[in-house]
Amino acid sequence: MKRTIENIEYKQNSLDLALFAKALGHPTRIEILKYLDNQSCCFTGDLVDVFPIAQSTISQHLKELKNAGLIQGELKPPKIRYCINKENWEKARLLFDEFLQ
Amino acid sequence: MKRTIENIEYKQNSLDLALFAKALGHPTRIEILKYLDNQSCCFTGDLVDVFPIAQSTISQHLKELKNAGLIQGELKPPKIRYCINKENWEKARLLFDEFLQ
DNA sequence: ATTTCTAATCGCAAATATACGATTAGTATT
DNA sequence: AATACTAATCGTATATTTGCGATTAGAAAT
Repeated sequence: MKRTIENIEYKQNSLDLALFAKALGHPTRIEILKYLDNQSCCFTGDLVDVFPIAQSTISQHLKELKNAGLIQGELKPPKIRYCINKENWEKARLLFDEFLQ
Repeated sequence: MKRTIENIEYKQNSLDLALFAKALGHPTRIEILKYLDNQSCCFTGDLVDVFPIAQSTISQHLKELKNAGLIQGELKPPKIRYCINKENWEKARLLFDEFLQ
């Protein structure tokens, strides 16, 4: 049998943990989350003011954090307010905590 | 002034955390670390037996984990014994713990 | 309906990551 | 010196990520 990645079956915990870790694997996203945590919530525009990065790039990072479930967006027209997703944050905390002992 | 990534200055903690997180951002590497932790140490060959992945690919993952400082290799000719780098592991634990509260 | 504003998405280019097989390097042992 | 064994590295192909500017979408307010 050919030795190929297609045969791997990962444990669900490993997949979840890797997904969270991947989302945390960029310094900009770490600092976005730190900022978010400090302010409890914020708008995309706030981040554009704080970070010397293009608006589209920030939007992309937010999308990744959202996809990983670490943040959530709430419509506050004409803006969107982003907050930390506490439920998944807690899930991540538990996973990392258990993994790192 | 042009809004470009070159102007970003990251906090050292964010860089460290992102580096660890990036290394953890792949399920194979998570499971390698889990295995390593269970056995306390292991050889590359053990992993090749356990995971249905090419030897070169495993070696690559080990290299990344080593670069991130999460593991360390010890010459045990003709093999190399890999162990978790407890010092950096602890550092990562503290960083994640503080970050995730 | 039109305007205004914010944030997402598109399109592109460049850099990284992931996987593989093949080869090389390094270290005993013979 | 030659052999045997393990693990790293090379070379390559493909996929994903990261960044940007430009455009589009969505929701209020006029």
